Amino acid sequence: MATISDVAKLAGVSPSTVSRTCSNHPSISRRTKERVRKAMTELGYEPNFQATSLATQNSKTFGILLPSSDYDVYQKSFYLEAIRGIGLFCNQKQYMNTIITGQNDEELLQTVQSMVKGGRVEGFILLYSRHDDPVIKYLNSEGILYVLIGKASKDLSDAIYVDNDNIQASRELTNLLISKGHKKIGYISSDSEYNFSQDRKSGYMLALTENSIPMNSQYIVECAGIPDYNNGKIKELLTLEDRPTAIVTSDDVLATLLISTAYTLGLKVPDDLSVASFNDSLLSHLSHPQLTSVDINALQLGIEAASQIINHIENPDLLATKIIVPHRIVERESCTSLK
Amino acid sequence: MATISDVAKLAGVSPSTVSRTCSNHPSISRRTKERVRKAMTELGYEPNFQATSLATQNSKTFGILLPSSDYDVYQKSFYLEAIRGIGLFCNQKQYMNTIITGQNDEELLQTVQSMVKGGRVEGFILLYSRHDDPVIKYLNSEGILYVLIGKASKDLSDAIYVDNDNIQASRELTNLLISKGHKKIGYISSDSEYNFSQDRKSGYMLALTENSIPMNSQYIVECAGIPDYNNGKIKELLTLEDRPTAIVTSDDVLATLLISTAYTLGLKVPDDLSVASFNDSLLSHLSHPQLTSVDINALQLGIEAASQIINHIENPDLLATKIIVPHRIVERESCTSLK
DNA sequence: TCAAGTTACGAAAGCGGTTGCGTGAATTTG
DNA sequence: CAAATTCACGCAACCGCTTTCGTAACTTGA
Repeated sequence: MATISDVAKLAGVSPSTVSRTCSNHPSISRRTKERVRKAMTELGYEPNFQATSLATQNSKTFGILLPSSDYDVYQKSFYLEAIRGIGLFCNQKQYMNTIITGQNDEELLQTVQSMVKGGRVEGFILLYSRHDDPVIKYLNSEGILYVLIGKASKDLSDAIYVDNDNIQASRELTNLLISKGHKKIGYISSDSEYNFSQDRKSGYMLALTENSIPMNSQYIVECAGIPDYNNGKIKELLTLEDRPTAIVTSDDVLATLLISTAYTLGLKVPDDLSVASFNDSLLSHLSHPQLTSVDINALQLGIEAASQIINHIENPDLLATKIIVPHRIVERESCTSLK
Repeated sequence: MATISDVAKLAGVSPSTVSRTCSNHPSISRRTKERVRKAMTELGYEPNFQATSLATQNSKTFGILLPSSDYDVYQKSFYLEAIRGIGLFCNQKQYMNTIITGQNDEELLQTVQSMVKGGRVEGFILLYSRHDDPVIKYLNSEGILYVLIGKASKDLSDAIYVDNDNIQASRELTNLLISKGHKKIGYISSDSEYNFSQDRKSGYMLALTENSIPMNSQYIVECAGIPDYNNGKIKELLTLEDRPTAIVTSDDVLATLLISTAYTLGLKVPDDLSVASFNDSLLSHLSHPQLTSVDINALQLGIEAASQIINHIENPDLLATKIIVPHRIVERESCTSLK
């Protein structure tokens, strides 16, 4: 592998000049720069990453925190898309990233601490945000840079995050159902520990209120843990005396589950029940009927997160920004007008 | 952040001694080591990663190649699990990894080349293996270390890879159906460009042959691209005069699709049609009925791949090994005995 | 024409580690 | 007990790049 002095020798200049040519320093003459550049391409020179990092005290690297264990298995495709987005942006900006995960919170925290102390990373992107997370607590206490994908909880109001406007999205989705004549609308969510789940519920409630539709607490169901089509709560909801004619779910997985359950009970979707959901994952295409779902642009969330963290690495005193990535309702077959 | 000389000063020794203590060099006395270790923990010292990399000429980093664009969207959960496994092992071994992806092959290759020349990585894990891949071609021509997840194609017989024994798995799965009395068994696969898809087909055929069941070419269907439950080929298969009573599919996505299609045609699973599939993804739990599927241990595939590459980074003249990760058939509701 | 000011570049000191070599002290050997 | 080893550690060069500072050479103005 060619080094800077190889290039320098070939071009008949000093290493400093080569270095300055790379960063396009003004005090190198046009003609010299050209000579140096020619030598660089001739040797296929690329600056050594470690050496540069060491000299500039910037590792140009950040960690990507994947939730410990499979604490929410059914967000996988979301995670992968986000990771892909992060990778895309990184590669483009010549930054490095590294996946960090662990069997449990303890292990995760250990790794994070070691990475920070070893100067391996400049910051972190967290693919999740949770109440009372030990890692976040540590990062805050040490003043280490991080950006969240998904809104920070209230206690982290000054964190950098990128997210969708989940309240608005859910409101629009619910309004879509209302516009189709539905009034008895239910809401099914996964763990409400997640902020997005909370927000989507808020949006749902907001839409009802705006349209003067009274809230029915029996219509709101929360399914914790890994779902299963034998889920009792969903069955209860569907066998209610005055069951809903439409349901908003917090993600495609639940929607799929809901549809299965409905079939089991002899209800047809969308004829007897309209279903609207979030994430626009592969499931939206696969389920039968295909789901009306909100595309949350996971790839873009990843790209923006990477962009933010790189920005903040290079400009440490930038203010904490909040980025909202647009969503898009994709109408398919699972919602129909009330007859 | 504490440096090696801070530690040296505090312990009253030279930096060399601290360094040797870290690597547990024999020529440092027990007592001195203890003094140094005490100083290290006192200062919370962790060796600077860049400096170490530069000095040892080992970046302890490798790239993870994600297929360009979403060229097979419906393997997402597999990819994420594998990535998680890689991350897990890396963190444990104090290695770094970096996600590499791109909009197209060209871009991907560019990034790979730049990483190699900049000494950013020591090698790569490829999350896919494909015929005639430009990246693999480059890696081979330059003699750069890489390990494949998924079997190498024949032309790469000396590559390092980790994979399942897909032939055997498919054979077992098919035999399961045969043992339940089925003789008219079909096979549906995604793109046969993938090696795993080929192997699963081979296993299926092998099982038939072994049981002297004649092959029926009408029973073998290949669905390229992103599937959709309106898929004509699947419908054709199911409306055949002498339609199969059981079908093996190359993944859960296709199985789900198959079930939807079957319902559309008035066929009940498993009563009228048994379905067996691969990957044991979330879909296996979500579909109705739940799928009998082969768990391919994606996490373990990732762990082994990471283990292999780290091994080869540290022992460059190790021979190319092939690791087979065990599979496990998970029986659920989608397969039943032929009445 | 000469002092002052630019311009264009090189020398060298880091960045934070690792490691070959040298050496005084402690230990063993004859 | 002197000589020969062995032990335990420090010195300093090096990994490849960045950047401050210094300085020739060249330009400018009076």
